[in-house]
Amino acid sequence: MQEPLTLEDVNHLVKQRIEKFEAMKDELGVRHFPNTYRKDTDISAFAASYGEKTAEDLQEIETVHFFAGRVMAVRSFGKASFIHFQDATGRLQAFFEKAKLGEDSYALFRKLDIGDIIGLWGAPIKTRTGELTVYVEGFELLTKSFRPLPEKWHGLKDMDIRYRQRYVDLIVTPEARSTFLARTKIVSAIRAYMDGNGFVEVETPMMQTIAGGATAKPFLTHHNTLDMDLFLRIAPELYLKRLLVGGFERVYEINRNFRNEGISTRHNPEFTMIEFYQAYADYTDLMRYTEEMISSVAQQVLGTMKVTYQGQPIDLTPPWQRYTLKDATVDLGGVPRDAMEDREKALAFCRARGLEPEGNESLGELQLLIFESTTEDKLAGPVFVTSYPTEVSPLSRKNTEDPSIVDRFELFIVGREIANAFSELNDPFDQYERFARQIEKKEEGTSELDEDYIRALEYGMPPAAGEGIGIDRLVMLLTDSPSIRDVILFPLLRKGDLS
RNA sequence: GAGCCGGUAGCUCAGCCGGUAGAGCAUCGGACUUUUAAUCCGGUGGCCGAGGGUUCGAUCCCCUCCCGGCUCACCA
Repeated sequence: MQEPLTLEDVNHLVKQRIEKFEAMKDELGVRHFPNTYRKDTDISAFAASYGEKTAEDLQEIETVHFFAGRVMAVRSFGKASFIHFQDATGRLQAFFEKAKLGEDSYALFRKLDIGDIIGLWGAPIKTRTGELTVYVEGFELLTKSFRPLPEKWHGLKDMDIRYRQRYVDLIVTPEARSTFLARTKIVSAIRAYMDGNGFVEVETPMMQTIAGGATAKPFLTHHNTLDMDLFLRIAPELYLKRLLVGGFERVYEINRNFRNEGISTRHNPEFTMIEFYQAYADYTDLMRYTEEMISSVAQQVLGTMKVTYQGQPIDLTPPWQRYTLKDATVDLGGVPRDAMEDREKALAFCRARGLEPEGNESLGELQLLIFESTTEDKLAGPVFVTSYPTEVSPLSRKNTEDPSIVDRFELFIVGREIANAFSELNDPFDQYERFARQIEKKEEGTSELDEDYIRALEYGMPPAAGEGIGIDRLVMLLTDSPSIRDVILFPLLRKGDLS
């Protein structure tokens, strides 16, 4: 914990502001952290109303608007001053004039600091340079800011501070604000799209006794009263499919998953996925659905289906390319076809490439290994990769013609997996065997066999397809953000030192 | 978990072969009634990430640790 601010605070800039605030209260009768102030105009609305008007037009407008916001820049000339202040909707210039405000009020204004939150009111004018401005008739200090903001020109570059003190980042980095607003819009648009297609949003347990539905190490926690260990979920999948058994035909959940794995520019321990399940649909239906949804979300939020990610142009206009895993690996990854068809040759290929297989892998596992190491990053996409090996897809329905593969696809864009979907395995006996095999192989993250899920399947789950889309990664793509930490407001970091 | 890079004033950054700390912005004082990174003059401000070592002397060299970034591994 940090010490509360005191006059002894080592930072002289903070000390100065505290003293200034005390003086304002004592000498200038400033209210102490007032609660009530009624603003009636957002900056964006003000700009929309008057932005196009000429200086002459505005001279005739005497309507007084009440604003509130944070002081971001001050340019002072003795008896008159300009500031910029910002609210949630934008940034606006205000003109403070001694002749207009009077001696006392102007003296108070001169004591304001960058970062202070003020209420101010006045009528619109345009300055000589044509900038829409409030001609201030009065103002009030609403909240004193005791800590100095980063400088106006270079802004905040230190990633550590940007992530740890996101509030500062949001104040001074317009791109951060717009990225997080875009994230909100993207999630809203997805939700609207799902709702519009008859999907029902549900919430399933975050705390689970068996962490199933994916292969990843879970976080462990404990309930005291029940004296029971619990896992934070790694996926909602098995619960959502229980709902299909229960009679919901289209369900989705947008929420957090927790995976106790490494951290990188593409991985945060808690991340957001949408998972959705549709009865009486198969994975090919979901390919069409996915390309329609993502492209229309892009159109809605960005106004275009053509985006650029880190300099790389991507066209999200459907339909998207489709490739089997084997063909993609051969055609795009440049892997000889027999290395994808013969286990011994696959093993030899892996060893030759330094992939260090353990030697007991099945052909399917080797195929995935080869695909991931040679081909994934070449999938600029958007491209659907289908026909995954059965061994690496424990929850997917086997293909009817070829049981060595499953009816599954993953969506890749700029070499990254954005979505994973498949026709659901609803044969309880097959499912039991595949679970048992996973347990047998002691796959990491497989805690124990979820017998209740098998029991649910025994009641009968309708034929269905389901999909998970990584929201954070989708937002990265659509906001051109290089790191997942740029699209998560408060990414997980080590406990930092406040100094 | 491994490798590489980084941490110097509130912020953004310099700091040479080891000689005891600098700039811009912010801040404080002064001038200034239409500025746009306002301008001009003068100041304040530093546990040089932490600890240890080498040295007459360490921001600088060595070791350990902490925090961050990137790449890789695990994963999505």
